[in-house]
Amino acid sequence: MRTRDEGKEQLIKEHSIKMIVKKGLDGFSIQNLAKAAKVSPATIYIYYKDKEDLIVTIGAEVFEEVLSHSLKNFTPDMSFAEGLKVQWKNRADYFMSHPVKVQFIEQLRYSQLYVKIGKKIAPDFKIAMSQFAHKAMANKELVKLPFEVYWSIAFAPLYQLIKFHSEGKSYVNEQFQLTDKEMNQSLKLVLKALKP
Amino acid sequence: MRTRDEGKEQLIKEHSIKMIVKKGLDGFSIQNLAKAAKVSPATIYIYYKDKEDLIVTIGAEVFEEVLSHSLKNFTPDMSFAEGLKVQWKNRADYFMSHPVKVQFIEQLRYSQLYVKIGKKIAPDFKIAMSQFAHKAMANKELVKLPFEVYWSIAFAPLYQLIKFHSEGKSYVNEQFQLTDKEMNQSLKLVLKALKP
DNA sequence: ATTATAAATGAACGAACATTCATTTATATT
DNA sequence: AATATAAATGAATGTTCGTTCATTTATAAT
Repeated sequence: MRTRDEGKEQLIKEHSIKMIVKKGLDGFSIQNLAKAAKVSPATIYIYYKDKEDLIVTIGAEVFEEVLSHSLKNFTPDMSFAEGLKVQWKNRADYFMSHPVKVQFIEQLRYSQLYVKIGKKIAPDFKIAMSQFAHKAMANKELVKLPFEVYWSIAFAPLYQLIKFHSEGKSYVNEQFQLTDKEMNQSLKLVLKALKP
Repeated sequence: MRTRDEGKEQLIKEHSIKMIVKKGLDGFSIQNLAKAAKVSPATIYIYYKDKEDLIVTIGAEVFEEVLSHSLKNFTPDMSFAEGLKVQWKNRADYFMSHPVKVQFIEQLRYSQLYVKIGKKIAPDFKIAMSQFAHKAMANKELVKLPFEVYWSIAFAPLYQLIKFHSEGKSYVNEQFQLTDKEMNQSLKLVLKALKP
């Protein structure tokens, strides 16, 4: 039997991400993807059941990539401040080296497919995130809070900064670049908020 | 000459918002909108130049609605803590009474049309937001920060909480409801972070 | 009452869409 | 070398899309 050309699958993935970020989920078509990836439209259906399956599958993959990257050099025995810092740094590093992938998942986060993607994500990460927060609360390194409140304070600012950076500007300034300076400034404030 | 039926325009707007939230920008078509709003597809083109113009125009309108609502009972002479509290409360109130509209603009914020919508927003709000922050910094009620860092800490957590509430759950919990308790808890932490 | 004019319409347009099908191609197994 | 099989394809399928057009309808102005 003929073997799968893994290069083709890779091209399909890369161009899917690139095209969705550039044109949006509307404006993204299988026929254009086929042209860009230089394969037949029919080839795409060898690798994915249909268009939704393609987006959800690739979305979940990239999502897991971000999450696993965010736990690099992270150990459960770290102090809360250290642990949060490592996670911020990891997420920021990943964004700086893979900005298009991050824009891709941010777009999916606000799409109707997000629920289906969420169901595909391995529970390991969710458990690790949750345990880290609860341990820190038990140790009185972190104010006692519902997980959602903790998460919103701890990470939403980082993602908003990344969004400002992607757009290259904000509501009031025509130019914005996220550098270590703003990162550290923000993380310091977040820690100040969350420390008891 | 025949006069415009304002009811029709209203129906077009309402169903556009509802359909985009339900089906996404992909999955939103003029022909389905026409059916839902019980008008001819051609009628839609009397009110809007094309599909993009419809989305951008309605998007900018709803956006301004949110922004103007967020400045209710807000005066520039308020203290930073008071001012931020009023803005949080207003945004939360607006969300609780118009959840679909908020989901609509949140979706647009992460779409490719956001740049075009941003250009349609009256600059008044941007100026007011900026002045409020700068005045508070001058008065030493607020840490001196780049606007983007301030904004990310001050408001991104609120929007993330609203998102958790819309989804009805978060990464780790199967159930989540945003109530005054979580709101006040979060606002308190944000103020703690931002006060010098 | 008549006229002028813009609103409103249903049907129609070609283009683009997701997906399938009949055929060819490459390779692992025999 | 021959065979079996899944990969890969270009062309075709029927459907849905955004938009336009010829016609009718409602109303303000005459």
